[in-house]
Amino acid sequence: MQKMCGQDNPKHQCHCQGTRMERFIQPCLLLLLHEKPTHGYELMESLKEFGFEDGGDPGLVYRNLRKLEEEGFVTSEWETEGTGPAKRLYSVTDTGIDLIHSWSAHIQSNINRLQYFLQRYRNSLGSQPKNEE
Amino acid sequence: MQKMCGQDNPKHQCHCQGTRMERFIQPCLLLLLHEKPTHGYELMESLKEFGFEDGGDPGLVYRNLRKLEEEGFVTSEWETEGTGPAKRLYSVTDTGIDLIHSWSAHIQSNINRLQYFLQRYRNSLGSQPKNEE
DNA sequence: ACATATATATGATTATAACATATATAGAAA
DNA sequence: TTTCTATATATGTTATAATCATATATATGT
Repeated sequence: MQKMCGQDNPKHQCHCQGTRMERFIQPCLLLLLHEKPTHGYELMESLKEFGFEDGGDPGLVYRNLRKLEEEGFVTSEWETEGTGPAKRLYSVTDTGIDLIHSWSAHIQSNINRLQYFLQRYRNSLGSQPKNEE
Repeated sequence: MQKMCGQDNPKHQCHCQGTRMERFIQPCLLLLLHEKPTHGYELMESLKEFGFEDGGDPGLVYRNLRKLEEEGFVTSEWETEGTGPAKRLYSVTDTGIDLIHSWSAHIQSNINRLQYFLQRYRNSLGSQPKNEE
C-alpha cells in the first residue's frame, strides 16, 4: 500500500503522495542565507516558513548545505564564539545569487504548469461533487 | 558537476536542477484518462500539453500506468482491433476520480508554497540586476 | 529489404528524500 | 551531581522515483 499525504488535516488521509517538492529546499536555503547568513540549525527553524514541517529533516538540511558549498554556491566558517556547540556559519556567494535567480525563473514556470493542470481539472471535474472518504 | 536544467532556451544552461516535478505525471495521466480513456502511447503525446518534453520517458509512463492499475485507480483491457500493435486501453475508476480531487487540492497548496517563495524572492532580490552567464 | 511509426515492457543506474542514529556542548532542573 | 532538554552537526541505511538504455513486436511506406 502506498504512503499517504496527510496534508493539512491530520485526520484526512489522501493518497495523492504529493508531499515532496523535489529540490525545493535548495532555493529556500539560498534565499534564507541571502536574507541573513546563519547556520544549519537556525535555517531549519526558518524553513518552517516555507512549509517544511519541523524545518525538514536535519540530514537533508546539512547535506544540502555541504553540497551547495562543494559546488561553490555558499561558503562557511566555524563560529566558536557564544554559547552552545560550534556553529558552521554559511553565506551565499555571487554564483549562489545567480542560482537563486535561476531557481526563481524555474519556480515561476512550475507554477505555470501546475496552474495549467488546475485549469484543466476545473474544466472537466471542478464542479462535480467529491466522494468523501 | 551537477546536471543543468536547460529550461526553455536550450542555449541557456542554468544550474537550478528544478526540472523534475515529482509524481506530477500521475495526476496528469489520471486527468487525461478521465477526459478520454486511451492507451499509453497516446497519453505520451498528450503529456506534452502538461509540459512533459517528448511526452516523458516511456518507461515512466508505462510503469506509472501499471502501478495505478495495481492500486485500483485505473483499469485496463487489451484492444486488438485496428491497425498496429495491440494497445492497452486504460480508464479511470471511481477511486481514481477521488485521487484526482486529492491531487488537485495538493497541487493548489504547492502553488501557494511556490508563490510564497517568489514573493519573498522579489522582496529581497527581485529588483536587483542579474549577472548574466 | 529496410526504415520508420506505433505500442508496450523491463533492466540498470542515479538522484533524492526519509528514516535512524551518533556525537558533543551547554544550561536548567531535580 | 545527575538527568533532562535544547542546541548543533554529521553520517549510515533504506525507499522511492526519474533517467537512461534496451528489447520486443506489429504494421506501413519506400
